[in-house]
Amino acid sequence: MAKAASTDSKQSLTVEDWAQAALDAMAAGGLEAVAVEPLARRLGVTKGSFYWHFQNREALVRAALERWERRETEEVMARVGDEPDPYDRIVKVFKEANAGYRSGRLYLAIAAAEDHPMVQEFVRRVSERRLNYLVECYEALGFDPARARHWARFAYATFMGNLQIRRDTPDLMPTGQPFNDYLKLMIKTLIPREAAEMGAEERPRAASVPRNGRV
Amino acid sequence: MAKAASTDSKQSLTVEDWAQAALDAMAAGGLEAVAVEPLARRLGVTKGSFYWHFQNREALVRAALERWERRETEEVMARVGDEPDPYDRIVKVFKEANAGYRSGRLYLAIAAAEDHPMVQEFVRRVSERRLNYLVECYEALGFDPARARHWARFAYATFMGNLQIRRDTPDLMPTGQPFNDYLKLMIKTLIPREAAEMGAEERPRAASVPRNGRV
DNA sequence: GCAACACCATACGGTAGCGTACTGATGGAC
DNA sequence: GTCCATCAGTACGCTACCGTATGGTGTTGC
Repeated sequence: MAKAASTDSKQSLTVEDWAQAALDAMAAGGLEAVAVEPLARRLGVTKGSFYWHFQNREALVRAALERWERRETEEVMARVGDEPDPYDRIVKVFKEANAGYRSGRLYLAIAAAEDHPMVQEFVRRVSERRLNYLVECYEALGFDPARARHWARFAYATFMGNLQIRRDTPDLMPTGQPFNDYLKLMIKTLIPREAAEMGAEERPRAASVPRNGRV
Repeated sequence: MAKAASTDSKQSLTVEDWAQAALDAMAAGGLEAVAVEPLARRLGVTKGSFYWHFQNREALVRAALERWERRETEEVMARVGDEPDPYDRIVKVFKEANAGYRSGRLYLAIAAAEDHPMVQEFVRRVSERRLNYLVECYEALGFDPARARHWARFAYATFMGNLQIRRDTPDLMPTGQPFNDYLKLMIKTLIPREAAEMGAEERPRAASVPRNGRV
């Protein structure tokens, strides 16, 4: 029997196991839910185990946030980074963000702990990285830096807000075809075709890649 | 040393005083920060006072949320509802939302308590009302109901996301003239002039009111 | 002046979680 | 088999907060 079954009982917990459990708890109940004894109960052990792996609760929170940042950066970014066309990159990011609800929910839960200085640092880095990625996409579309940053922030704000709506008031978010229409509207609006909207229209739009119309 | 009440030392606390203090605590530290004993200390009294006014902590939370909903509806809505032109109404809402940071911060703090069923209910009502208000504005601009709802949700998501950005990563939000440019871009994008964008362009745009260009 | 009420203080028991000290079990090196 | 590092269990003290019981004080009606 292999040892790596996530749910199956391994005979020894690792730091990563605790960190993942902490992230799960965060997604479910915020930073306050990252409590040593409840987590130990959930993992089927006692505090004695925890305090062998970590110095204290803060160390667990740090480990969880590091795991979060690593996954957020490596997985999400790398999964969409191979798209050659910047237009399709933005579209892909947007769709990922609106489909993969789990990751967004975790972000909201973490960001809600605004007072915690360490959390604040991680959130700042992750957000900055995501926004800069979008800025680069818009610049690749031909926008000058200032306008690219405005459009990127605009788009980022929009899908953050969509996350919020979906979490707080799922009834207000459409499903099925209306949702596709909604997505299409946002994409069409947030990625204007007229590149920089001020000269620079000689640019060939970089789109030798066909734009597949599935929305 | 005075009694350190919020404004001036009254000699008797009211239910509304407690509710306001609870809202302040929420804005600062989320729902978890609404704790009886810390609040009592902050108001310069002891628990004995609290449990005379309220049955328990839940009753305080309910009172605070009721106060929040009432203010959110009556004040915010009524402050912008006298604007005759729907275009300017949306602009006004958008500017209010991006300027009045305090109210938005409170919303984010309250909405973060997604697990609490009572909070969920209040958040749902407030969000629904705000979105419906925007929907009506877009319909007044000539959009058919489906498109109006999409545009309204789009705009609502955007300024919710702007709130989130401003709270989590204030460095990513511009100030001064760049912020005005950003706001102008969003307003121009989120309130398309071509009314319903599909026929219905014979409508006179309802704008006999002059559009003041201060952005 | 004094009873009745409104409002608050004090004291208590209970629970949940943090962190520490110490003991116990288990598996691999030799 | 023995030893030692690794990992986990048990027990304890500490703090923060909830809720209750009960007594105290200022104000008001009369």
